[in-house]
Amino acid sequence: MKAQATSLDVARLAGVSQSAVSRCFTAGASVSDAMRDKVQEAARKLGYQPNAHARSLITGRSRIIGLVLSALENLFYPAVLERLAKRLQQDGYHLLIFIGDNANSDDLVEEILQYNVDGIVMGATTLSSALAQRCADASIPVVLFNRVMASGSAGAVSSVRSDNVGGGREMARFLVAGGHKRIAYIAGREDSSTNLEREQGFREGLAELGQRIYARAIGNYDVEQARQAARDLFASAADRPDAVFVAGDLMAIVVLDTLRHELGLAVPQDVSVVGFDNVPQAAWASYELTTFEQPVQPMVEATVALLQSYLREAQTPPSRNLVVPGQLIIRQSARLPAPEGRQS
Amino acid sequence: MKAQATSLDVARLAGVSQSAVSRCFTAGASVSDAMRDKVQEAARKLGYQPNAHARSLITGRSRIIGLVLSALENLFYPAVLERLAKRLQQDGYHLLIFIGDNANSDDLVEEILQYNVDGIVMGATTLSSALAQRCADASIPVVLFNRVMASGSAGAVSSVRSDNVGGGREMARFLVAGGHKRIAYIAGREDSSTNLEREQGFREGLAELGQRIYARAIGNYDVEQARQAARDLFASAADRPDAVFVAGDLMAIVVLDTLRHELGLAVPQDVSVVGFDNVPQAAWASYELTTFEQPVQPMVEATVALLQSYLREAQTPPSRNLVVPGQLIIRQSARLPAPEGRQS
DNA sequence: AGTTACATTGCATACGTATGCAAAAAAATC
DNA sequence: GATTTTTTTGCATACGTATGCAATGTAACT
Repeated sequence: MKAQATSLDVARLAGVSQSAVSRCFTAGASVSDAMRDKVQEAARKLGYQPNAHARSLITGRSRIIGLVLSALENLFYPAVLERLAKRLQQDGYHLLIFIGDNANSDDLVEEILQYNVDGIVMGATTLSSALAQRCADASIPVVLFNRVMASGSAGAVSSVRSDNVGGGREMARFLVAGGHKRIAYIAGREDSSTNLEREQGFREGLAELGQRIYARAIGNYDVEQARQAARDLFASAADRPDAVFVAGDLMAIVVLDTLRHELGLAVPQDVSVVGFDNVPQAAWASYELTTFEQPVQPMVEATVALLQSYLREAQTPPSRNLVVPGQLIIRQSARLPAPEGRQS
Repeated sequence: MKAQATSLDVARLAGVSQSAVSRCFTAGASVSDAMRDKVQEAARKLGYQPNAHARSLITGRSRIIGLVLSALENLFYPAVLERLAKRLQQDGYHLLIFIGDNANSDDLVEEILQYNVDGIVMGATTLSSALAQRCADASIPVVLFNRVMASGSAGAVSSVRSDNVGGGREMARFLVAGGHKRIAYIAGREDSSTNLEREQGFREGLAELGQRIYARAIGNYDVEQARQAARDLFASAADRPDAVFVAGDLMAIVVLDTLRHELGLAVPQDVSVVGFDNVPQAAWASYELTTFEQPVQPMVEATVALLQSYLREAQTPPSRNLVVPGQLIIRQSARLPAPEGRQS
């Protein structure tokens, strides 16, 4: 029932000043061995832990990073969250979670500012330039995770993303090499940078090989809409696509299930399905989904490195947009290219 | 570049005292309309937001809830995290994330205490009674999510869990009613309360119907170990089980995949597979997993209600262990009971 | 109008810590 | 041993806010 002990309590018990106690808990302060022993002994007895809020008040930094997410349904984000939290924890930082609908993102930043966070990682909704400006004013570094600023980059907003364009292009080459002639695309949210970049790379890749997108539907990164997109694309048996590139793994899995179990198509014999993300479930034996990897750990490391660099420098460094390379993960959900250059 | 405005800045601009500004941002304080208008106008101009840390320092509450997780791999926890965060956000609380290996959980609580959290939700590792005592001393309410205290409940530690015993029992009845004669069990972590309770209920349910567990293996809630458990149980074709209850959906999915794709068995024709949790993936068309639901939203609501009750009362209320009812979700991964009482 | 009740405001202080500065102590140098 | 240099320690203050208390202003009532 006793209240948490303060540095003053420890100081009294150890017979030293409060500042001495403070120094014992501050890295890089000048303390003699004798003093440190005395203080640690007393602190242990009282179960003392320095109060992070008081500390934050005076140092100006909270050792808290705000993480803004929309839905965790995506299956890619739980892994990111876990890795990021664990990584930051190693450096004494912790994640404060903010769930953002697209509606409340304005209020959300106001809330975040209250906590005087040392940085913000945005894994949700595209950041409006007004909000970016707001964070820049408060000189809070912002890292967009898996998305980039629309265009008029107001504040110093950095970003980390995987090579969406390259991945889209590589996927195009892979499908064409597999002998596919009618290649469809199921889009994510039309206004998301991930979808724009993946589709752009995909189109370029197809164009280089003399093809173009044969049919297109919109899944909006949503399970139900993806299912409907699959139905729409594969409704008529006559000239249906022989391959489909889906903008995200979660949607790809739903599409695959719909093709197999609702439309009775064989994958990959009748139609090839490929995705993007390489979520853990893509490796499950029922799917064996060929996909393009977004490497979680490197992306997390890049994010932390960016944050660190901003925390170290006093004045805001220029914003940087990092692209982490990924790789094609070939499994069994798509027909493979013929070995040794023999094209079908 | 300008530093965040303080209440004093707002006070000066509005020509009022600092305390007046404070009152305008404190719910239930006595402020005239004229004053509120003046202050809000000035605050808006300066982009003022009250500093949560300074506020916490003086009120003694941080409006932060610590959430301790181990791995998010479980697929059940991402949904919990999202729902819990969103729900707390409505009441002005936020989640601070701590990732706990089993090793570092002692240090972790020390870290949590630094942030003066208003409550702790433990979704990971069983809480040692030493830690529980530590939190009780600091009068921080602890809610164990999906687990209960080992036995010697030291502090005032509450818990929220689903009806594991009832679910296990119901699953036993369902399988027996389906005409299964050789029913196996794949356990989760042997020392986890979830596994203990589910297995207990399952055993009781079987016993009531004159059966017992035909074969048993340990999956430890781990994907690879679950796969191996499936191999072990179904190695010999002669007297293999005709049904298996797996202690968690993630393991159940792996088991199902292993049976179908590695061992060439048909589910549910050759063998029935049922799980526990009702994770979103259990509904995917490739699995159609029959399982017992852990209702996320009610469990979250119960957790929040518990926390709220502790926050309201000054002295610590007695600890409570809530059990949220779930229900059997019947899909296609297990042979169904014959209709209308005709038993096979 | 006079008295009482109540709502509003400002003053002062406290929350728990870090840190600049000067004093003291210790170590190093001659 | 005396002086300089370095390390260690305590004192005082500041961070930004909430709140008890007294003072002021305003409404209510006889």
